[in-house]
Amino acid sequence: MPLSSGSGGGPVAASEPGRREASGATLRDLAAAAGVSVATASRAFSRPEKVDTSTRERILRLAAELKYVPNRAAQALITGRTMSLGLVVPDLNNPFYGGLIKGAQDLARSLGRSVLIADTDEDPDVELSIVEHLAQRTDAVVLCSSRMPDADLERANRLCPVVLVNREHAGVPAVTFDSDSGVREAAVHLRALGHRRVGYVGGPVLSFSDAARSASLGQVFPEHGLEVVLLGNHEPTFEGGRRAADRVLLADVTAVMVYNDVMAMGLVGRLLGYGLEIPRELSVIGWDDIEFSEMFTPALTTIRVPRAEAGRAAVEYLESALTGHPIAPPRLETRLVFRQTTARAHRRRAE
Amino acid sequence: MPLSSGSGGGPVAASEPGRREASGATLRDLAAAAGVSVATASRAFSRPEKVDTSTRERILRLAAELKYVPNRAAQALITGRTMSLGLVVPDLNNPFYGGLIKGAQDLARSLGRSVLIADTDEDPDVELSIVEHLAQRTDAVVLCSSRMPDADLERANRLCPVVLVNREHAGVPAVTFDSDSGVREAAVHLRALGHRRVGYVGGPVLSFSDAARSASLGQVFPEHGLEVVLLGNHEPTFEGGRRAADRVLLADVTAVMVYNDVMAMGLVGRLLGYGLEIPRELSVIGWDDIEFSEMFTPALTTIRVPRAEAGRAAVEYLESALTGHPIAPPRLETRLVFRQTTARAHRRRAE
DNA sequence: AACCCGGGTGCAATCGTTTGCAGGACGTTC
DNA sequence: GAACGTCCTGCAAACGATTGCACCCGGGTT
Repeated sequence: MPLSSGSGGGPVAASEPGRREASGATLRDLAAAAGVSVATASRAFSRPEKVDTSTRERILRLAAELKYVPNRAAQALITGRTMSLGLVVPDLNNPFYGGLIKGAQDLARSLGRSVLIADTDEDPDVELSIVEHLAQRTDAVVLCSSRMPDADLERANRLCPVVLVNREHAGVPAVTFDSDSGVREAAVHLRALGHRRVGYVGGPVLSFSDAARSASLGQVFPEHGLEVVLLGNHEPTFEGGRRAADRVLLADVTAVMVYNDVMAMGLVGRLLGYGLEIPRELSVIGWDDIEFSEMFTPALTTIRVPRAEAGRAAVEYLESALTGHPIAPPRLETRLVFRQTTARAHRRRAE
Repeated sequence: MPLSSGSGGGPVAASEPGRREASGATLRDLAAAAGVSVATASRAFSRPEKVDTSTRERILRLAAELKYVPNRAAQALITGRTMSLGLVVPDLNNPFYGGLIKGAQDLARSLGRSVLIADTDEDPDVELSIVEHLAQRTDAVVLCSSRMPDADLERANRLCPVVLVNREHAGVPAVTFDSDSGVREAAVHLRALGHRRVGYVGGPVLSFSDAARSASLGQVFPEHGLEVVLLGNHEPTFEGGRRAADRVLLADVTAVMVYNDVMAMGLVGRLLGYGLEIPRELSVIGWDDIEFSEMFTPALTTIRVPRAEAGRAAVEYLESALTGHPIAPPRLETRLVFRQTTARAHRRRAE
């Protein structure tokens, strides 16, 4: 039975009756039980070296007995740190972010931090208000694939420590993906298979990733003797991929790179429906390597971007920044994952 | 420039220099600016009707001007409520939970609450410790597809208000899925297509869902003149589905129900590889209706379980419980979604 | 004219920690 | 033997809100 208030004589509030067992012993109870002051009890946890070994052990033992757990709100109030991090993603339904969150959450947990998630529903206009909300209850936030206008981004960055993932902006730390590494592997692969002209089925016009990916393609492919032909911008969805099918058919290419895996699946599905043979008549390379890419038939050749790794790196950076010794957030390599949608280049039978 | 401390004479701590703009004006600053006491300033927000209209308006205007935002930790400390909710899922990579979280998050946000996510990595043993962690920083938690032992569950339930999703236990409120409704539709569908014997490719032995689903099948199918033959328990993964393929081939059935969509895809993929024609030679019905089911080729006929709805319902219940007027958590209907893996029953060509 | 009622306001205690400062006990050093 | 560290410990002041209680002041009742 946890004491409600130690020894002192002050006016004691009647202890609430129906409370859950959670709100149990306080530091004061613990201190009283151990016969020390709250200060000492507190230090037994936060500055163990400053309290005598035997006293400390007694306190710790009693703490376990009384099931003492520190009150987070009180700690937060005085220290100004909540020990939680915010994480903003465009769409929780998108498996890409699931992996990212998982990575972030993993590391955060082992650092004693919790992660607050927020979903913007793909709406750039609510992002800032979400960050404002988060800034009140977390120490720092990671912004994934943010589409905030630059001005908002700067404002967010002033609100609380922030790290970007998959987006860049001068003056704001960012974990980024190095498209070039994966694209280079794709180039070698495609070239080895005899392809010369390859299409790019782009994503949303304003998307940072699309810009990065198409830029990388435009730069690296030619260096490998590959000509790239742009096949428009499309919605980054399954349906978007399907709708790109006709455009792809019309283009005189033997292979296509696609903005992301989901689109690639839509595209391949529709093309298969047309009676095209894939990969014999057309090689397709997706992007992201989401879980389902290998469950798809034919399994998707794709460029893997290490999302769990990115989540981890983001909180790692934040942690370092919070403790005053910021490390540089990494630029993560991407890699080609070879599966079943790429093969030797062939002329298509008919146009 | 926000005042650092109002008028009074007490010893004033030097204001920290390098703070972010976030930690701005306090209630005291606001009160001073408005020429009222902190009590009144506080009430202008929490009990607007108790303060004179003109005073209130002045305070609110000033609050906006000074960019006053209440300190969450201080509120939490005194009120005992954190205004956040915990949400525990087995695997963030599983798209099923993404949708669920999204639903929960949506509603929570509009109630002014944040959501803390935790991933158990499919490990039932860490669940309790995760709940303990969460109980310290949230007002209540929702447990999705929990595999905790009953004893742990009861302990969690004593720790803080809890609601289960997709799991039941006496005395613990739960949002559940009504398998029968979807299964009934499946029965009618299959029967109409001329099937008589249908297999069930089960999930993990200890899984609550598997128990519910197979029970539902065993009950409802016979009522519709359908014989169900159990085809073992399998890992709920793509690979698990693939491995079930031989067993399915051997069974003398014209249709199978599969524990979940991911497995169904594995199964179909492998069977297609064997040269089987689906759905002509075998009808397949999955479960969950995850996003990818319709992207799969052939698109999966499946039983949809409303996951966003479930997330929403869970936080709705929690909110009601927290305000002292608990509603009954709902049992949500499931529905058959017809796509391309079901067709009229045929004899298979060879055995 | 005395009384009551109630809306609007302020006082001050309180939530549970952390932490700067001061003090006591002891051992060292000159 | 006095002065001085070094350890350990306790006091008490924060942190920023909420809220029970008391108070003031005007208008309506009797």
